[in-house]
Amino acid sequence: MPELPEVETVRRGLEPALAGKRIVRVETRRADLRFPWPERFAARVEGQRVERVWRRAKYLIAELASGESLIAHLGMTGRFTIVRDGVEETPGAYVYENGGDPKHDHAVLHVEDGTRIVYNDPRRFGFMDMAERDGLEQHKLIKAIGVEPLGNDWNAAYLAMRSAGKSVNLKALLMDQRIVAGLGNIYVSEALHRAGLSPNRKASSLSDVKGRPTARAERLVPAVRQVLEAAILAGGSTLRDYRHADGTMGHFQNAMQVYDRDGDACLRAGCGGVVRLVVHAGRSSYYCGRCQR
DNA sequence: ACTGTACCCTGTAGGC
DNA sequence: TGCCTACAGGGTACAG
Repeated sequence: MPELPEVETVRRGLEPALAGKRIVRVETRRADLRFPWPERFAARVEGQRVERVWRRAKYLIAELASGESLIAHLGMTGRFTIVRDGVEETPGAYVYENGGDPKHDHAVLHVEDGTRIVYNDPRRFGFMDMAERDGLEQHKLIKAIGVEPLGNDWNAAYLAMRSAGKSVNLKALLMDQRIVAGLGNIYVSEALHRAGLSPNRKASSLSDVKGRPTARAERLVPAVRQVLEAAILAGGSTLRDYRHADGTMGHFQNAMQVYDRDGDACLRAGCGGVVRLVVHAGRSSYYCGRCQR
């Protein structure tokens, strides 16, 4: 579910609910998510004040006063929801006015002001870990991740350097978190459409024989940034499970140009092409065969 | 080193 | 209605 715009939107929702506040109690309602909970998880979080909530790639990171950080990945269906209502019928199981989904409420962070941060994840591809803040960039989950696409390190020279000589296609290149952080299946398709590049094109065509960026690389870099910025402004894309931390939906799905539109007309002005579906590595890619080359 | 596939898990949509 | 299959926004472990 969540790619960079969704995770960033969740972060922006969680920050005011957590920053400067103390987590007084941690409940875990099963033994694991994708991985077991961090060792002594509750003891390391309970009583800690949250100093800030930030994001690296698709990871949410809450810095605690202890010097440790709580790292969370939402996988495909993970949700953090700020809950102020609800009745606790049995320990850790809440019934909400809207019905809720207690079956998949796997962890609850109780904040000192009485709010609860509920982690819900039906497929349990998400996970959490704890790490020392000072060594975070060397943490096993973080250290190999590529540049943030909204920062200055994401530029045509970098893209040319990292794609030179690679035979993988552009879909796989942009999906690779070691190259650029935070893109997933939706936004790769959207960025390639915006750049006018086929997902089937070889990554090596982003640089010339001297390793300098081609015009394609110069188009792709801002296309990625613009798609992500527009999606953040829209609060992400809600196709199925994804919600903001306050439970509301994103609406970038209404602005998508190609994703899940196979067989429909290309929306680029004057193009007249038809959106196609191709499967790369078991994941669907959508592109216009006319304006993406 | 690189590349592609299978798999983790649950829910849901669509075909029959 | 029910059963079955395929697929879903992610990442990793392997095989070749």
